[in-house]
Amino acid sequence: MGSSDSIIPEFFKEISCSALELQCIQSTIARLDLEKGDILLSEGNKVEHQYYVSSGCLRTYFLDTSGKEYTIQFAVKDWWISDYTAFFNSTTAIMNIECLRDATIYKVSKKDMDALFIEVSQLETFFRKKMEGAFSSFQKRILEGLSLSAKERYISFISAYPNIEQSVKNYHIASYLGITTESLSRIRKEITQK
Amino acid sequence: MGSSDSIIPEFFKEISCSALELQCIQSTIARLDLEKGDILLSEGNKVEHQYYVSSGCLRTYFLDTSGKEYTIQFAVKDWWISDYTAFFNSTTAIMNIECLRDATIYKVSKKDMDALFIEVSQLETFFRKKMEGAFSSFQKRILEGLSLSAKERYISFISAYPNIEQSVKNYHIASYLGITTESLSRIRKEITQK
DNA sequence: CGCGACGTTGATTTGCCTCAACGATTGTGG
DNA sequence: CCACAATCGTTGAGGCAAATCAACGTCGCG
Repeated sequence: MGSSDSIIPEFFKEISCSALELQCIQSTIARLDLEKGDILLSEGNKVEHQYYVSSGCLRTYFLDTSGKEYTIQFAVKDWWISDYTAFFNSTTAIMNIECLRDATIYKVSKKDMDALFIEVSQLETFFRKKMEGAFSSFQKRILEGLSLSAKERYISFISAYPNIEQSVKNYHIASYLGITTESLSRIRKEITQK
Repeated sequence: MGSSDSIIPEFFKEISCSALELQCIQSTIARLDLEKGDILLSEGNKVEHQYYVSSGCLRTYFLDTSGKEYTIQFAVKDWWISDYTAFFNSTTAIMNIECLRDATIYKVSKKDMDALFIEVSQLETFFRKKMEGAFSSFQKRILEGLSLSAKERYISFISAYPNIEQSVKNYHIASYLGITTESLSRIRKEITQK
């Protein structure tokens, strides 16, 4: 589909730069269309890209030796996703990324990104601010993990991701909250009964 | 003490910039000497600064309505500290910052910082990379909170902060790990008995 | 010394997990 | 389009890790 090279991902609407700069940025970005169930990244692979979600839903999760899953992040429209620990350090992934609902995403390599930051300084500012926002929400999640009960965390979760329950399974949510599917089921029951 | 204006905080050793740029940076930085027990920042205050720790030890903590404390971050030499959610959004603090061991720190305002980023682009890169590192360690902490038992989290903590137990109380550590002082006491006993 | 802050220990409770069985929903091939 | 299987969600019984509540050592400091 020739359409991909004429598309400018929505995230650039926030950056003001020249047509030349835009063209330069655009040449480093590739579109990907994913289907539910696709694995975008697997544990052990080199992590050279991060991904912008234009539509659909994905998640990053960690798989421990006993086979349990822990969801680190959900990504819906306008979020970025990767195994960031590996991405920043250019090492191999310890996380997996899975498509939960058919998605259109854009991938950008770290190498291209670093080069672009030098040429287009607004881009570095843009990503620094994105980073700051993500940092804040991680901090909030740590605090909630320390201070709230499972039920309170669930309530906080559904208000932070209002429509996500249409895209993800309950056991995805449970693995994000750090509880079992059985506990989540009981919490949901308790809430709807009131 | 006139020494403060001739001191260049250690963190600048990593940034290569001209003498003029250095002078420009330096003029925006103020040194503070804190004593154990000092409160650097209180809930409700405007957060206009972040702080570089040159020596000593501080912590950021949240106080809930029932009076319980949750430690979000410890900061020792070469760490940055603030209520970052409030700092990034230029709002009022929900956290408190307390000096746990006599400290020398350097404060930088957000306004000065943003201005400097435009003039000295290496500085923005430097802070973006710092941010990335902090982001990774927050992610690690979230994962550990989801996947590890209290005992395992404690073991991970003391290996990540090897000498911090000299500077902080056990109940600070407990409030960082999300457990009670009693539980921490029992865990410590269990470990030393082996 | 004596007081207050900190840490430890014990008894009991509780929130969530584990294990097991059973509905409900989704997807697939005949 | 239905039949059936697989996946997912719910419910119950029992167990365990960590919390709570209470009491008692211990240390540092005015």
